[in-house]
Amino acid sequence: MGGKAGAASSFLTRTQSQANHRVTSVDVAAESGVSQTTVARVFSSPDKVSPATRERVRAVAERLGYVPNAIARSLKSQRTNIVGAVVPAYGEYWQSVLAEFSRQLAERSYQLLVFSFGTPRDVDGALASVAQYRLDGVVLASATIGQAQLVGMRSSERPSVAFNQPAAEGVVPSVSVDNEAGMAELAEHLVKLGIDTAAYIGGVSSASTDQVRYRGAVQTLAEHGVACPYIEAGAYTYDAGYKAAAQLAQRDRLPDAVMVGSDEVAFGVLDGLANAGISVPGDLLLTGFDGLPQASWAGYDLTTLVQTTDVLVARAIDVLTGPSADPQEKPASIVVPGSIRVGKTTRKSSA
Amino acid sequence: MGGKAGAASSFLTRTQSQANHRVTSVDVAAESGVSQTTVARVFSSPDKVSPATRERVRAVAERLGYVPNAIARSLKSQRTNIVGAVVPAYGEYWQSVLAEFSRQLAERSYQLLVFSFGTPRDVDGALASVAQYRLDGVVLASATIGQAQLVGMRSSERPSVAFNQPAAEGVVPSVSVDNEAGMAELAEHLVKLGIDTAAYIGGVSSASTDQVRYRGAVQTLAEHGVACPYIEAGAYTYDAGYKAAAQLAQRDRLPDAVMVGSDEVAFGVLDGLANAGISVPGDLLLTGFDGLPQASWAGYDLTTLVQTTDVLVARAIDVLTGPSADPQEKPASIVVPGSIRVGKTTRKSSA
DNA sequence: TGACACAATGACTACGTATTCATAGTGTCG
DNA sequence: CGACACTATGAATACGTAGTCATTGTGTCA
Repeated sequence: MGGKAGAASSFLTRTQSQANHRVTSVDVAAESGVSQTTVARVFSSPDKVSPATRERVRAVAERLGYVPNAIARSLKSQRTNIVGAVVPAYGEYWQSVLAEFSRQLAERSYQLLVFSFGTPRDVDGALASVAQYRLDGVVLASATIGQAQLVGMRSSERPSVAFNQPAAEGVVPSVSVDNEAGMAELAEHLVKLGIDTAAYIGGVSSASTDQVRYRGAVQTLAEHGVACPYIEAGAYTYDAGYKAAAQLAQRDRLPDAVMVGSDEVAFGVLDGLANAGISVPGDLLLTGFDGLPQASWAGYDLTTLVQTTDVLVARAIDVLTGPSADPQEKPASIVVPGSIRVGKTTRKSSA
Repeated sequence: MGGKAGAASSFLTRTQSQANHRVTSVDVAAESGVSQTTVARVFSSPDKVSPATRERVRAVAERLGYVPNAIARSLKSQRTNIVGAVVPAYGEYWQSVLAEFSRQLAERSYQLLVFSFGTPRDVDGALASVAQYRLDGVVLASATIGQAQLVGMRSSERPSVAFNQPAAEGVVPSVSVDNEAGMAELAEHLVKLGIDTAAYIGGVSSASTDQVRYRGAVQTLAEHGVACPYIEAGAYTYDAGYKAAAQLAQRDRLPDAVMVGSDEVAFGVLDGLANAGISVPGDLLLTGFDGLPQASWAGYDLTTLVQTTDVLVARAIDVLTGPSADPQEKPASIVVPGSIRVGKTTRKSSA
């Protein structure tokens, strides 16, 4: 006692300051007359410290305003308690996915570190950035992450999971909704309603989700003799949908049904059609995909395929936190079924 | 050469593995025949290293699959390059704010660490958690963070900013839209349309944003002799709005206008009214607040006060990254004006 | 009573980097 | 040519914690 640490801690005691300066476990140790090791134990494995010491150290820590430093802990323990997510910066769907991850991770006392990217070009930067933090897991959420980039992630030793990214299946552990079956189910639904012609409006044709969803639609419809040309909106946005609808409206002959690859685009299509004087479901039927909250709002009441996002996210977290699979083995591809929601956009006026 | 590090690095060389095991700057140093200091410089201040050495080290680093460890960097440099955000886990508005933060922070090469909480009770846990990471800044986003908790943040040495939280003004640096003036502007708009009676539907009456917004409405309306009782929806959700509308519809006499404290609730009110056979703007006028993207979607086309979220977020980031103010001084309270958006919900059928 | 299991604690070190401070080399100027 | 400024580099150390190992004390059992 009386050494350097002792002097510093007595100063802190005098001022009663909360965060006077960097208060470390060493300061607390000196002040409470125990070793730094014991202080560390009080906060990481309290049951290994006698109740008396534990309470005394806790009291001193509170008085000095000591807060354990997670950075140092992470460095030493090689665990960050943080999961990273590489996601597009725009889009209702991704926002809702992010929110769900944030909620579920918080429940398991993990934190979420967001690496968002504006354009597909920025993905590399985000991935480089993500590699620097030694995260406990990484979620790759976006259909625009390239194959090569995925391969790079596989070799990384930190667990990662591709979220709703069909192109990643077999390359990286992945969790997706059953895109193809879901769209097929919507197509069946339309066929039963007796459509003869259809069209599909996708967001970006190079996105793997788009391709798989379109396949689900076109195959099922073909089985019933219904053609279904592909129209590219150009982006996964309301505006893109609105414009696509305007173009569609100028055609000589409207299809009986329009299947849209995502809800957000579908909302735009719906409003764009209305603006062009085309009534849904009167003049044509419309379906979406994703099951955004707004789809069930009475104003839109869209027929769509509802992704059980909570389940998808839970599975993804399982993959990240579960035992890391044998690196030799083929990575797991988990596919979760969606459920169809029938709204007024495919309900003939009679109903 | 030939030492322990040398042996390890030659092993790595042989296998050409990307992430064989923890490759550190020491390994790279040994392999390229320079000191660890130089390797560190190559990645943090490249201009202090001669071009020849720089390239050689870079080449070796790439071959060994070296990636700088951000955790260690943070520990040493006392900077994390991460901004934390304490936000509610639910709500369209907060999701959009979070997305905007994520975008703008990414532009400045910061990362966003999300601490979301489900109920106000969980705020303490989130704040405790946030304190452990020595973040470069913290955004406190939610009207339900208590005064005591805010005071605790002020004493912390890390810069923090309260986002859209009138109760925090003067206690913690804060950035808000001009809630009162915005709602007043909406009220003026309604008065000009000639309303005689009104009602206000808030989310949660204890939220400071709600109180300030209501004040803006009630004062302005009172000046023109229009009464405006407060109705509490109970939550900032679509469903809460829908139910509030149902109750409102059962009244003997409807008000000429309903002002809603947030867009998400307003959408619910709109649909709830429609469901009860009340037409907007035919039977009554309706306004929202926030300016969510959906407000400008043709399906709703809501009159609302648009928060310039991008500006608000930019100001908040300025506060965090700017020079830390004198702790003695009163913390800055930045107020950003919003702009009114007139939609069909206050447009008399003639227009 | 001695041997032994076990609980409580402390000294020491490693995690991987950035930041001093010191040193060797290189060119410039009077 | 000696003094000086400047660049390029390295040795040593600190950031704050957790894990390993060793040490002490206490109770139990033969």
